Amino acid sequence: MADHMGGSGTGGGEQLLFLTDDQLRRGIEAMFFAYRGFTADPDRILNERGYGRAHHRAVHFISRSPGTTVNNLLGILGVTKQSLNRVLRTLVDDGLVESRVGSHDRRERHLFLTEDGLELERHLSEAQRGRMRAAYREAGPEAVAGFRLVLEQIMDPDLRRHFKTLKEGQ
Amino acid sequence: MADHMGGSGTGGGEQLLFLTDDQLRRGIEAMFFAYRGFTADPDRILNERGYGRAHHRAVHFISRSPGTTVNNLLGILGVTKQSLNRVLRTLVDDGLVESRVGSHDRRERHLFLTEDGLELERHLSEAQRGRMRAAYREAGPEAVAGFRLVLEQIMDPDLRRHFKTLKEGQ
DNA sequence: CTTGGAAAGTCAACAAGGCTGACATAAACT
DNA sequence: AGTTTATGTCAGCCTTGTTGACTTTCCAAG
Repeated sequence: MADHMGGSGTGGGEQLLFLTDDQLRRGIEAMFFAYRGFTADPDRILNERGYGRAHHRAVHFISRSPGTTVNNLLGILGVTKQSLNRVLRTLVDDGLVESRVGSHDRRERHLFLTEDGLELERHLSEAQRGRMRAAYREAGPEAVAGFRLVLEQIMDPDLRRHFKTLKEGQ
Repeated sequence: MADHMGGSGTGGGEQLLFLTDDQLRRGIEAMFFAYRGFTADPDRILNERGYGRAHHRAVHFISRSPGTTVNNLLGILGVTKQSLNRVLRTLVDDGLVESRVGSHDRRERHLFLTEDGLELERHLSEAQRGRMRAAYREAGPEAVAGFRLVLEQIMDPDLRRHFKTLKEGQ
């Protein structure tokens, strides 16, 4: 099924797709169930250490962009500073994150993972990558390309900007 | 890129994939950002009416399987009966869901959407389908097939069972 | 017919993690 | 000097998850 003309080019605009509500509904349910699996392994690890998903997100993006500022993180995570601050405070108090006053602009705080923070990040991301790796292997390389392409289209434009910045940038 | 041997067959086992941690990390971030977009439109609608995602999930799966029991819903949603019950109670009180005592087994409650419930469900799912449809169109049919394939592999086995039951069943 | 247990509902208490609003401080900008 | 920006913090609220305890209903097996 679904072998009309191919054309897997990235920039391609509309193609002749007949998408029934039922097909779309299956995609929606797939997203729902898959996201549960996607977060299941990290959730277990976090739970053991008394953290939640919010801590994972902070740790992930600090690891991804060491020295990032609070404001930048707020843009990526899309939460209020109060929410983020509560999470960051516990991470700093627990010695997983270091917050350094900016040298250029001393209002800013630059965030870094400590050794312990890096250890947790490795643990979490290894678990999550393990599942993704297994899924990718089962599905095959073409499926993976499609997977990423569709996900990118589902994003809100400003989040896609963040995503692409992370993708390309350093 | 990624054009070794193709072989997009569904049951295929391992293929020669070289997956760097960086490629996997991008997939993980794609899931994170995409899920935000995925829920953004329904969240807006729910917010206007004073409901949350938990209500959406209940309404969705009741709509999907009218007459389903509370226990079945618990298995699908993976929450405690107390959590689900709180949500169901407000939906019943607000006249969006009808809870009928089972005729065969009168301990069970069978759940149905009322006219108002159907109206909300249509509103929510039309918004969500709209985004999925647009994403599918942009990404193309092959990408969509890959998208669904990878998502299915990310699921936990028991959730995959639920997913497939919903996919095929009635 | 009695009793064990499953299904469902309810109450209470708690925690995580969102939110808003108000306010403080320091630093940078104009 | 005055304004804006970046951050932090306090207080309070909401949703949605949790556990634990208890009741009611009612099927089904002894």
